[in-house]
Amino acid sequence: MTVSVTIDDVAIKAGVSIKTVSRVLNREPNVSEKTLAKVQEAIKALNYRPNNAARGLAGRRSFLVGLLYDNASVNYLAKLQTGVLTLCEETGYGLALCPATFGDDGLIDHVTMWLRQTQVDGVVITPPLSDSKALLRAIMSSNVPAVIVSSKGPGDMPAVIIDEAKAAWDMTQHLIHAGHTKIGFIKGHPDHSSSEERYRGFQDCLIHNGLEHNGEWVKQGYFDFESGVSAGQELLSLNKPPTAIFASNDDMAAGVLHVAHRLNILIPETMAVVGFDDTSLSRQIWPSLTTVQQPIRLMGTRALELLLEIIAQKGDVVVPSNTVHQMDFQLMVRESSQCSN
Amino acid sequence: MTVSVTIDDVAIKAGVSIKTVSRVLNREPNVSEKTLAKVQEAIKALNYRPNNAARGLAGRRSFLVGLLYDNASVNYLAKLQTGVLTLCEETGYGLALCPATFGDDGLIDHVTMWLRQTQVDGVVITPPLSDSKALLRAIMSSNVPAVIVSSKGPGDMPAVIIDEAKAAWDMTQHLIHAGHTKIGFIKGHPDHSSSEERYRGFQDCLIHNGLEHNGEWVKQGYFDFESGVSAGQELLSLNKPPTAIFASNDDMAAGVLHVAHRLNILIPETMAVVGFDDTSLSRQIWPSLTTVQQPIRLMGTRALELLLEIIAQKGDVVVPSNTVHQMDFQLMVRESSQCSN
DNA sequence: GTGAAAGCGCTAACAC
DNA sequence: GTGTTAGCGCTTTCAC
Repeated sequence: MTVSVTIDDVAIKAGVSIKTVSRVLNREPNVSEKTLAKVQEAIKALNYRPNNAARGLAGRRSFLVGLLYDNASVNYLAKLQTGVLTLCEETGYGLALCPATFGDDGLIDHVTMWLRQTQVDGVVITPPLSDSKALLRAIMSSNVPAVIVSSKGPGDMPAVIIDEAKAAWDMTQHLIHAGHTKIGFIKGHPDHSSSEERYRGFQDCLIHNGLEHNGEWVKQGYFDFESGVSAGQELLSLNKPPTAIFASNDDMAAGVLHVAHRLNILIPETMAVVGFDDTSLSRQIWPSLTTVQQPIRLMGTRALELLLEIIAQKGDVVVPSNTVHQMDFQLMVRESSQCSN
Repeated sequence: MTVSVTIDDVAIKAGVSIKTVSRVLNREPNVSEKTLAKVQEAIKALNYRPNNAARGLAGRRSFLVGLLYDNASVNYLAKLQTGVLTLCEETGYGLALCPATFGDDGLIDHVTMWLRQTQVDGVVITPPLSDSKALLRAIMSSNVPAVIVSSKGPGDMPAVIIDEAKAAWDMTQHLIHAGHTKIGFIKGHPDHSSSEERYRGFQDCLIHNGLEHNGEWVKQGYFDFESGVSAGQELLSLNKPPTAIFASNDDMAAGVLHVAHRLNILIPETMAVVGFDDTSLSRQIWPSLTTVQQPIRLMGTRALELLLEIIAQKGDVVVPSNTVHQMDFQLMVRESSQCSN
């Protein structure tokens, strides 16, 4: 690396002390308009970038935020990561990735070590990791600020979510409007709290509409394609199969479509299939899938925004951190649920 | 952050100077077996982790490697990223992500600024960014070690690749073995060097087998689903359509399947369709897709391995850097190309 | 083979 | 409002 511009160079050029430059860098108060301008000019003229290592060492912070995730859904994660990175770039924070495995025995040790190793200033936690109370407790007691995405957690950390139950309700209502009365449901992974939420919304809507709630039509899935195939097979081989299937995510819905094709069942003419997540898959399979769109990218950005606020406050006042930020979802109606009348 | 163990604590515990601890940390020579053991013991006993910020500041390195990418293919990137992270974890390096846009005017400035800002010790460059000679030149002149993945680049940087032409050849041969003589081809994005490579392999194989090379059967695509749909539509509406279509990647192959379904063309009975990449999509669409599997994860790990070697050598000897590391691919034969006899 | 001293580039605490 | 002085926890240089 070439010898680079330091804070001293800027201070000399601007005719002030390095402390004043530091104040400008950190947007601290107590800098007059005039000196502020002088310093900013010098920074620009020299094309100065502060050295993060030095800043971190002196200020005991790393300018790094972490993203904790379980490699479950690639599409979900890619969008979230993009959203987080957008703000990272603006704020000059770096993003440190921490892949982990939900069921793992060593999960907590792994994450704790990682927190110490990377010295991140805060973390964004994604499901299903956010559903491990033990993990959340460990993170809280390690005193690292954290924000949860797509899950409410135990309620003592800020979270960015959509109303999953409401989304599932709306989707169910969509199917009922289309004339369906016999609706099957494939649940998500039991470890994810959103699985319950989605199921609850579905159930409540059935009850609200006075529809039969047939236990045979509800199958356990695990959010992956294969479990969608299995559940689909079971549902389609029933004596009295449903005329519509609501899978708790797109991957499982794709599994149902796969089975339907193999059995020569026409979608949507003979049976409607809908999913949840609006992954790219939902547009690329045939027929294209009716699904629920979450603003995942935005949720990532919003989560980091909250996290940075907490980090900034840290040390100052008490942090009011158990707030839940709810974002809007959108029903994407496509071919797989077109009205069959 | 709680007050943590420093190198001084370790030195005291082990009864040596901090310099000796430092030597152990950096695997420097000139440490006797005995002191080495003592120090390692102290490190373990105190559960000591060196502070990266301090290491970076003193040693003018960041312990960060960068991943430059264009957000094109999510599946590809996720695998590569995982592969890179695997080694990151082992070596204690952090991964810094740099999303960029290939066609962008500001690309070079963006990346150059990012390199200065993050102060990464090296970068892994993925396609299509690796196909921009101007960008590679800028990176080289900024003196940051770099390794290219999935593209040979201009030849003056080390690269990790598969033999794409050979893979395309093998795939074409597979179709010919299955009895096809009229084979359509959908090219990849013209900016990606692998597009040419794959096309070349296809062409060469046709010639080798003395088959007709019909220009009508070759369409330009852009590696995305939509371009696969367009190209598929054109190919299927020809008076004399091909009996097999080789799409340069899975997303485009999915587009062809989509069109075929809409036109009630049976796959593979009436027409075979094959792709390239072995994305999860290839297993989830119907029928499942014959495709080429690259060891993307491994390629990521290997790329970082090479990069770290260069970083370690840096400053020492001259770096022999224009080496090409070729990995194995694998033909994944699935339903979409099953022999129709 | 090992250690002492200096300093990497910045921020914290305090003085003015 | 602004500057001065100490470090942050390491690696470097050079002495032994």
